[in-house]
Amino acid sequence: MNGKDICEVKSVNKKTVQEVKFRMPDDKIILKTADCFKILGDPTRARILYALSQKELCVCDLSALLGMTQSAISHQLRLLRNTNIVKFRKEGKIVYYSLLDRHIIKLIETGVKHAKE
Amino acid sequence: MNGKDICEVKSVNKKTVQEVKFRMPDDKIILKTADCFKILGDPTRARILYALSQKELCVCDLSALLGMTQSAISHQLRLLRNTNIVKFRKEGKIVYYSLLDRHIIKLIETGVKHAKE
DNA sequence: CATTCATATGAATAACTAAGCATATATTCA
DNA sequence: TGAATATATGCTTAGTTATTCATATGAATG
Repeated sequence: MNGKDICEVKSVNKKTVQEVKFRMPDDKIILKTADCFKILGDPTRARILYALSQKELCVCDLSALLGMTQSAISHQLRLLRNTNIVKFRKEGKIVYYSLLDRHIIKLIETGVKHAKE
Repeated sequence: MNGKDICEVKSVNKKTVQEVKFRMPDDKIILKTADCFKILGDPTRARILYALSQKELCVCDLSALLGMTQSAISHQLRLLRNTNIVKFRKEGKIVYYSLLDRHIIKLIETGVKHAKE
């Protein structure tokens, strides 16, 4: 355990590092946040979410809208379901998706606004 | 060109699709937005940015703070530089990094707030 | 009940990416 | 000038991931 340990901590300014460390959010929170951003960090998912922010849509609507295969859309929708971002509603054989988490759209809109500048 | 084309467009509700399509932001904007989120979607980068939002820091400070190798940090900093998110300032052999784009922090803070709920 | 249609899903693949290692560059200091 | 220190970077690799293809499921319809 002793001797050459993982952390030789050669920081230039230990005091500053301590201060910043103290103010950093819990690592779990950062992980969770990063996971959330990761979801938004894919063009397909971003487009799906933006579309769903306008109206609830079924898989083949999304497929037509984005010009992508039904399979590709379905796979991404599963991801979005598993991360509690979208919900769905069945009507016969058609499955309508909509946003479960509206916070996400707030984030996307903020991001879009930023990207437009 | 004719016959079985890429887009068989079997949408359930063409009118809805058209409407939503009309309201969708330009694809370039969405791509740009997604790229931005992708940057935030990595725990290391998210932590770096959060740290830099508190104070400007040099590479070895960040390295000590996050308990990661200098190389790992440097690689991520290059990414952040290339995407115009951080800037740097040299002081002798030490390189201090700070946020170039404060918008990003707004996004992260929003994300963290959301993750905390 | 067989077929058709909408969707889901498993497996395979190709592309991407974070981190590690080794090394290069650049600056200070003796 | 030579050693030491701080940082950058090219190459490699292991891990991840978006998409495709083929197929499964499940509901409607004739």
